[in-house]
Amino acid sequence: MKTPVNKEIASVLKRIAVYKELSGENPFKVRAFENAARSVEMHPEEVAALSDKGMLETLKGVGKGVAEVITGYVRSGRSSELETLRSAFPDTIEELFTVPGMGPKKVRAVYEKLGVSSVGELEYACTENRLVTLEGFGEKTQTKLLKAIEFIRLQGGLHLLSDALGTAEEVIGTLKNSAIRDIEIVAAGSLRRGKTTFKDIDILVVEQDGKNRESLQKTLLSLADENGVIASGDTKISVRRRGLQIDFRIVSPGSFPTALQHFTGSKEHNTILRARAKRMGLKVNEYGIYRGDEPVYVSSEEDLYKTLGLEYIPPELREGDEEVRLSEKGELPDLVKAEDFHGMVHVHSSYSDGSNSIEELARECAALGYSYLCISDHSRSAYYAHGLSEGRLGEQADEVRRVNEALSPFRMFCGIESEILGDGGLDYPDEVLEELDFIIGSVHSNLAMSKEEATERLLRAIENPYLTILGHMSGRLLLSREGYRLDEERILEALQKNGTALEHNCNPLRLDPDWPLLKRAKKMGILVSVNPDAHSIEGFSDMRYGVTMARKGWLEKKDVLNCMTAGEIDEFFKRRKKKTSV
DNA sequence: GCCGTTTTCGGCCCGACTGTTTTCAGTCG
Repeated sequence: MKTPVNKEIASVLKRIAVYKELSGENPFKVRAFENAARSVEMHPEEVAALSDKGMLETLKGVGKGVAEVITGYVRSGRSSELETLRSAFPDTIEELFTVPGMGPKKVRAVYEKLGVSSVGELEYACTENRLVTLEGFGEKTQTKLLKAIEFIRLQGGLHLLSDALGTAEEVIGTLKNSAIRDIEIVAAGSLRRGKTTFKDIDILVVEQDGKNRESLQKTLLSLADENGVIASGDTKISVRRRGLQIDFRIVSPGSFPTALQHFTGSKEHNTILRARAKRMGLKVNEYGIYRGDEPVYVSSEEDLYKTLGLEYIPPELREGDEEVRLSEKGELPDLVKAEDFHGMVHVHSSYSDGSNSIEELARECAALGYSYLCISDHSRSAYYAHGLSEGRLGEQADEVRRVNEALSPFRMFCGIESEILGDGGLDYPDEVLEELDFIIGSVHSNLAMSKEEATERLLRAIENPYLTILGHMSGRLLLSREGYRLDEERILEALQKNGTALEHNCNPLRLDPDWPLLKRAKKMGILVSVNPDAHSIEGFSDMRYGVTMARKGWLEKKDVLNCMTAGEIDEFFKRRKKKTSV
């Protein structure tokens, strides 16, 4: 039997919570399962292993009851608890929860009263006008559900960081250029926390006074697609724009710090903070902090955290994991910043499948303020990408030397993105690899592998002394392709042992590996190289996603390979090469 | 079901909006 990954165990717990809620179970028990699911999902190591060691209850939110469920599932691949709960309902009932507006009470009502147990049936019941007769439902609910079903049919519901950021910036730009004066507009929510995929975006509008409220509301509503107004209240307006839901909140300057904190979330982070405030005799909500009825003044988000006895917690860390506990002790990392990066690593030129020449890339990179560029075109087996033959590799090296002389002190390093072949070998003989400054090894073909095969393949590549950086480790494409399964622990141990760096590929379609793995790598002292995998000078701007993900993975300047200066990384490459010649 | 700087029982974050109600339940974040 395959050992289940954390996501899978978390999904079982989440579904138990859903069915318990459907069955009318005590809401706090429901939440206990939700919390446990969250905790399992966030846990950096394999929870299945904890289960084998009988150490599940060391996880926050996991007690005797949940531990039993997990153990049962890890042993047998099934959960009798879940199966018992599910047996009272048809299999398809879970999909009803994907319709916005359908919660446990409504799902239960349509199922019990109308026999509706799938999205299709719900749609049909709506068009047949059958929902209006149900208690608690009415004309408007029915229309709204139909619209919501149409919406989820049109698009899967999730969006990439790059899309979400693009839409947010466009909306913020539009509002700033609008006739409305005296407003401040800031993105909050998961966008500010730097998640990888998005259901919606949250935007805070700070209003100096209420004078322009009406025209402000009108402007916000005008951003909606046709039929795209979801909610329109005094201080909260939700619209759909280009398939993305945007939630606007209007707040006064006085409550800005608490509102920003509140709407940045996460829900779990806020719950921990609120509970802490309560213990301190304080109450926190989006409008302010209160001791009894007395407001406690806070000037900024920093001040808010200080009032709660905490060091400022950067938004990227606010996932309700261990950040509050560490903040209390003053042990949060000093997160890496965009200006800490000195070099651009993993860039393709027109020698393989890039669209710019070596010199164009170098000049642009220098203009952006970087002091070096590590070029790495595709290797010879990558026919589809015009991978470089040994001869072409030599030509490229000559050109790099010429550009280096012309642009000094800007530095270019000459490397390759070598295919990791099916057997884990690299793509050129050692004497060719020997000539290069660095080698990134990546898997692009034969992706259908078992966990064992994929792990062995990568391990063999990591053991190769010429490998400098392991490229896009999981092979995932966000929203379209799951990565191959790997024994992550063994891969990390091999990287650590060999002093090989781990790439975080910050192409917005990849963001690979995911940030929790970066956090694990950091703890093991593995260097992370934040790479745009750029195929043109436009691709350089993807570094912004990389900076966010590095921060989300708790990385500091010292943890990042391309935060080294040109001299330092030159030394690093040379040191590694020396190792190969011994 | 979980948890503990008011602890082994009695709580469990808090508020906006909507729609169906006629004072509030359900959903959402």
